[in-house]
Amino acid sequence: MSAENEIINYVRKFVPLSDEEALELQSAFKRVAIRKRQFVVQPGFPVPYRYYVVDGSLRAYVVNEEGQEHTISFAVEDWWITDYNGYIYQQNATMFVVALEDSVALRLEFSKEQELKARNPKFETFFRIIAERGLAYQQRRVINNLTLSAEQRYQDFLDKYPLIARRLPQYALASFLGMTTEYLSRLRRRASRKS
Amino acid sequence: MSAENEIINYVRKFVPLSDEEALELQSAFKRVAIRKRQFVVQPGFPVPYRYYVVDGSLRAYVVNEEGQEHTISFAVEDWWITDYNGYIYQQNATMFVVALEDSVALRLEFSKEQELKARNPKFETFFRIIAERGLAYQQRRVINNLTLSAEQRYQDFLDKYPLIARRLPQYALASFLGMTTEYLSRLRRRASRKS
DNA sequence: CGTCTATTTGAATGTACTCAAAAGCGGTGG
DNA sequence: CCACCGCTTTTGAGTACATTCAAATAGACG
Repeated sequence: MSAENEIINYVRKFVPLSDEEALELQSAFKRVAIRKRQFVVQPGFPVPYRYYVVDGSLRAYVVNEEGQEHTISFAVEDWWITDYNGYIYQQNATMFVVALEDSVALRLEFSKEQELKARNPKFETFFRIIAERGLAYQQRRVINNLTLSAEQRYQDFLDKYPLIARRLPQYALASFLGMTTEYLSRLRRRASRKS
Repeated sequence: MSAENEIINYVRKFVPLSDEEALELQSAFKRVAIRKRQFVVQPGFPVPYRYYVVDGSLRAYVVNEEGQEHTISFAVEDWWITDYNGYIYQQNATMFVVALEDSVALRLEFSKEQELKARNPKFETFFRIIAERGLAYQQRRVINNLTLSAEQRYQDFLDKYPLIARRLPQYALASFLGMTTEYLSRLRRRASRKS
């Protein structure tokens, strides 16, 4: 895959694009480098962009009144990330989005996204499909949170994303799974003693 | 509002429709009466429809291995409901969807929805918007589940949906909020003693 | 009414958290 | 290349929020 057209290949998985359309799509994105620990979204600020990760990893999280961090989503290669609520309603963010590693992403500005959708129904279709899939994914996550114990949630994540589980810092994974980092540490020890 | 064009008014909140388009939309739906305790979706069966509730209320829930029920979503007037994962991927359901009261809904068949979207980008836009909003909503729910205690989740629901909270059976609300019906009963008693 | 379903209450229990301290790890500069 | 610093993970002890199970009570429906 050429370094420059990841997003084209990605979108073509969902809708067919002519070469001209592919170019139009491509030019709506801006390639950005994001250093480890750099923030691209912060609470109280507007959310002008969504990000498609080409390389590296990012993490979205909220901080509650007690100062506890809760991971809302991760993004590695081929995934999208932003404060979704802030982005689609064009309101100020309530989340942080930060790079876990030095990363490269394609940044799409909200107004550019609107233009794409207005100019060509194929792009409208594309964004509809990824929103639908995102919704289905979030719903599966809600189901997991409601029906599984902490240990089962961890196992489930391991089964589905073994590579990602090894790449993420434990505190980030723990708070994504809805438990403390101390507790995940204990779960891991128990699991390793068994096997 | 005429009894027959709820869906038109609803869709027009998001995209403008000519009278002709409104008619086209309308005719894609089938009006159905659903009796209390009647199921419209069951695990292991296909999910050919999504439902827009005109009157009454429905509940989507899963049952885990231990036999516990967990409410995934409710729908009252003006809300949509189905097994979303089963519907968009056209796979067999994993949820039940059942009427909590005698209800009336507008039923949209998957293939009809595809036709609507293919024929007119406005419909594509509409479904994109409701998927985006659904996604944002699910994400807020995940955040609530991760950051709030059982009592706070209940209070939050009360603040946002006071009318719905009074309409729902307690067991359904409790399992939606991620707690047992016994515990919600105790929370309510505590709350009433204070005030 | 009588039956079935839903809610309440009590007592015991467990899963997961809090707080504190120690140990491990990684990057940076002298 | 080693020493140090900050960040992350581990471990221990005590605790709490919420569950489980059982039984009683209340409410809805035919």
